[in-house]
Amino acid sequence: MTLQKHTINDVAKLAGVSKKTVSRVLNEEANVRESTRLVVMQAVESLGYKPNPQARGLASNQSFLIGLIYDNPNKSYVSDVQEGALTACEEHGYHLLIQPMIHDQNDVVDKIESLIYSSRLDGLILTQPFSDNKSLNTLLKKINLPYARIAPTEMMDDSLNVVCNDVESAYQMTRYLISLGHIKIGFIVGHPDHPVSQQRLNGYIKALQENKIEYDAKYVQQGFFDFNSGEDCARRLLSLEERPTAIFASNDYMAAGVLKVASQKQISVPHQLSVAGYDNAPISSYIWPALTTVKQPVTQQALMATTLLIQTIRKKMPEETTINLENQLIIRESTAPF
Amino acid sequence: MTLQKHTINDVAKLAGVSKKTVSRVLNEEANVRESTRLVVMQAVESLGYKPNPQARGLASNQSFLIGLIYDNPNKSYVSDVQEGALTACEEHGYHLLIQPMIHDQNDVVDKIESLIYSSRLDGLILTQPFSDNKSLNTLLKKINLPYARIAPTEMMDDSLNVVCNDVESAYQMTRYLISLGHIKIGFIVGHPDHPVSQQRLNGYIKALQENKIEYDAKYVQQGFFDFNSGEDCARRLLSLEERPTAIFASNDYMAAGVLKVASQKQISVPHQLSVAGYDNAPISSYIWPALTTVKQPVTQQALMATTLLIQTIRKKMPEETTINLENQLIIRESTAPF
DNA sequence: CTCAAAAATGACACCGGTGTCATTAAAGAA
DNA sequence: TTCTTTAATGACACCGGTGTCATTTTTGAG
Repeated sequence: MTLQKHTINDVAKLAGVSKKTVSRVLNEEANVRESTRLVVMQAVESLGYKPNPQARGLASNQSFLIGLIYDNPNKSYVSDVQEGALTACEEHGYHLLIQPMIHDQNDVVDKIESLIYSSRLDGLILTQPFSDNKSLNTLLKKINLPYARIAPTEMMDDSLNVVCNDVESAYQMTRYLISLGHIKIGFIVGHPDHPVSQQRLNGYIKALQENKIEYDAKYVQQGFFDFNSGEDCARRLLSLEERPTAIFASNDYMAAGVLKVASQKQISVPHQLSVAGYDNAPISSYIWPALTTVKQPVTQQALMATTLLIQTIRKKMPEETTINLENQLIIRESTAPF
Repeated sequence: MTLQKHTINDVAKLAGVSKKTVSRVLNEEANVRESTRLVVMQAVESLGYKPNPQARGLASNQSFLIGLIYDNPNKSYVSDVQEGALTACEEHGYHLLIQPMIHDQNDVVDKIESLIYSSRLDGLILTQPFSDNKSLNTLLKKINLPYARIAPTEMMDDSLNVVCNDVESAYQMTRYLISLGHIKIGFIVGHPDHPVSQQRLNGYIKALQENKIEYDAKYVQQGFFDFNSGEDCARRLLSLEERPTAIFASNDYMAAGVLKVASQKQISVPHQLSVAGYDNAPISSYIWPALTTVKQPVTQQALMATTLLIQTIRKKMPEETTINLENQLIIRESTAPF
């Protein structure tokens, strides 16, 4: 039984060096002779020694804790972000503290500040809509806490960002629908509090303009990223006299709502109506017909963001402070030529 | 700016007491005069003092960290568990360390042990299939680490459990289908590594027996809790000469697969085929027709488990060590009389 | 071979709390 | 009132590492 009763002193004694030297080896500090490094490592190994993170933290004024802030009803998105962040944390010996929040609660910033202090976080990862939260950004800068933002829309050059070009992807999806022969293309906007909603809309508009299709407000409905709002919007769109031949929803849940309404109205997808979503959520392949959608490398984004953050915490300034990862169009069965 | 430059000494000085007394107040220890308690609290308040968790942990040999172990492809389940556990942790000043694992990797137990020591966890929450992992349970007992198990099937009386009677719920669902007039009822078993799979199957069998319906092996297919396996099983079931008039899948993903196959085969649900799922996953209401399913109070279960665990850690032994929460049948549009 | 510069190591205080035990103040019994 | 018991508080070592700086060892130039 290798019970963890061992302290750094035990290791030092066994290796025949001072505990400070053991500390040096474990923290990969410079100026340690290779031979002593080996002796120490062996002692560590044979005792099964694990440093006490509390003691380490206290002495070095760190917590090795990184906070992940989110407010997203899309559980699969959250799960993917967690996965990426966890992977990066594990690799560098950090731990992840997940912190769901309500973004439109009026004291969010205070709550986050309180969390930072009470847990002594070393850094923070922000997802939308927090990435674009002005007062939060201001606070973090003021207290000088390193942080990384995922999918921010407003840039700030001295901060760490992992961006994904939603305008571009929405543009490409719309262009794809146009290339299939669609002209009357409905669009369901995402939640107004989420900056990406505007971006996706912009991509849609850009594609229309480029193809000389007039923007028609009645084809654009305001949704809220959830299934029900998708249904509502679809009902409105599909009751129009000149109903659209394609509907592009700003996420997959809403697109699923469209499919349901189409089915109820006996409108066959994709023959009479093409439907496209966004996010490549699990549901997109679990419904029938499977959804054409946009896949974001969410896990990879979170991984990069966390890695950047940890590098910064360790004062090894990363070369790039802004990383751009490409999205991918996934064509499935819900879209067809008109 | 209430920067956290304050230590317990500052508070003690301001309140005119020793730091030990401040510590007593903050930890709600007995034998503190009410008047001094107030003075101290006020000093804490006015300085915006937050105790340093690292120092606290080092001195008291605690981490205030609870680990949550899971391996579940069902992201919404994981998310619900996290939510419940987080709520309980927050309430009691603990933090949650999430730890996804691969349950059939051969060194899981070692990995978990390593996690426990390197993070100095105060306790562990186990979900399936870890709740029933024999060697893990043995390890935890040996090293005397408090832990709580969610949905265990094998009982161990000196451990903390939050059980949910899957046999009962599967029984009720099957009985419900029988009450609708179905006799040829297909069943899709869950992943063989998950103990609940057997339980749900047992519930199905129990209902058949009780209603004098002969168990027919060809109506029972082995799935793996994922969408694709649901499709596969459905294809097999629906190609039988005497095809079932109802299919009960052990979770909603597989049930969704059944719906897809039914749609492909032009079998109308629920008129020609009733379909039931299990879990009340988000997908169950996002597909058409919406799934009849079993709702487990997952968030509540995790909350209770975590609360029990924290009470135990704090040596306030909970009165009940095993909690039983009722499931709920949710009837939607995918089931109808035959 | 000598000596200055650089590299490797060690001694020790310190991080900010809590545990233990001694001490003092309040309460109750005689 | 005095003495005993109990409640309230404080002094101080200690938890297990790291930072700083002093000391020793090694390296390399002259």
